[in-house]
Amino acid sequence: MKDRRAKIAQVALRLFIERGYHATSTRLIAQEAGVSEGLIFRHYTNKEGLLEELLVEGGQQMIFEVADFISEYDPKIFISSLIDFFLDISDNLLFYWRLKAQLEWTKTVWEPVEWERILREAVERMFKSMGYSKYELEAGLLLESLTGIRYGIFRGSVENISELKALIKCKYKVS
Amino acid sequence: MKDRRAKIAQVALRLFIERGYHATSTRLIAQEAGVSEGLIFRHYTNKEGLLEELLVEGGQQMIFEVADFISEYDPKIFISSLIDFFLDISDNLLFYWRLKAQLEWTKTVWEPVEWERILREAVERMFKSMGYSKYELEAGLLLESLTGIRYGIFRGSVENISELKALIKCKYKVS
DNA sequence: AAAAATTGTAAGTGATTAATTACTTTTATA
DNA sequence: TATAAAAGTAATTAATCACTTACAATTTTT
Repeated sequence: MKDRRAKIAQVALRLFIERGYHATSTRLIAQEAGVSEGLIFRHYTNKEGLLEELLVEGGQQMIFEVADFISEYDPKIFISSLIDFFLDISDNLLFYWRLKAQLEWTKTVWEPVEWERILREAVERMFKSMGYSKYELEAGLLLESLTGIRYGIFRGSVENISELKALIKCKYKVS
Repeated sequence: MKDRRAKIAQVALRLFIERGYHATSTRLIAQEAGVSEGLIFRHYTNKEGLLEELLVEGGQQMIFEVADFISEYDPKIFISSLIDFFLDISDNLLFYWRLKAQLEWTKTVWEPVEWERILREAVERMFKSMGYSKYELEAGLLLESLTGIRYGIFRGSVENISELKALIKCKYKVS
């Protein structure tokens, strides 16, 4: 069976999100994946290496998704797509979003990953082209706000997502 | 020495934030606090009890701080104070904010604590008094957005806080 | 089909974990 | 001041941790 490596990664990702990275033992991962604990260390150098690969893999998928709409030249469609991207959370990205959110709080220095840099630059460019003088500030405000709302969705404190999306789009006059 | 209990709590709070709850051992807490490991379990039933007390204590301080400005009846001053409360992070509340943020990601069900409920109701009331038809939605948007920006400040991805604050206040026409 | 490489496991490893024990010292009370 | 309660410690506990070893089964390559 070749897909056992993928199974380990899949189960680990789920458990890291459900219980947290440090609270998830390699023993439990093996049990839930239906493999021996040793196999984890055959495929990954260590537990941290497993985490690292999950982050890299998710990050690459993120670049792919982001590239899909940042080439849009119409500011209205761009901003609208951006809001959809942040608040319509697809199943395949949900786990990456959550894992990343979880790991953010113990880091001493934070460095944006590639998709975050690409996205921020694109949003800044868009606000600039829309004639905003403080386009960097506007981009930061929108991105951090959307992140906050996404966290709210994860948490369960945001109920009416579609209505909220409509409200934001209305404020930015993009729909 | 009576203040050893407080010392344990203080050190634990710092370490939980720096390293995460699960990655912080009671052994390390004792070392850094300069006490024996056993003393932690004299004062607290277990490690989780220590965490719980930190959350309760911080939550009570939060109620105190929130009560300070939600009695404000002028909507402009209220919203302005709210933005300051979320984005001017005082040293004594910083650790509680961060601890709460960190613990939010592994919970299966999220329930707002008292100060969160009090605050949300007050913000909703304020938007209602300002004539907003969708006042609940507006309150949610503002609160989740401010939370997102605060997380950005923790993370280090927000630089010009005062400028950002001014921009938000401008958008809500409160300064 | 033989050889080599990969994938898999069971049974460990020492280190570390949260928590307890048995005991001493300090503080408060009667 | 005698006594009880609280605060403190060093040493230890069983359990769990991430990870390794020695070996077997399977797949790939030649």
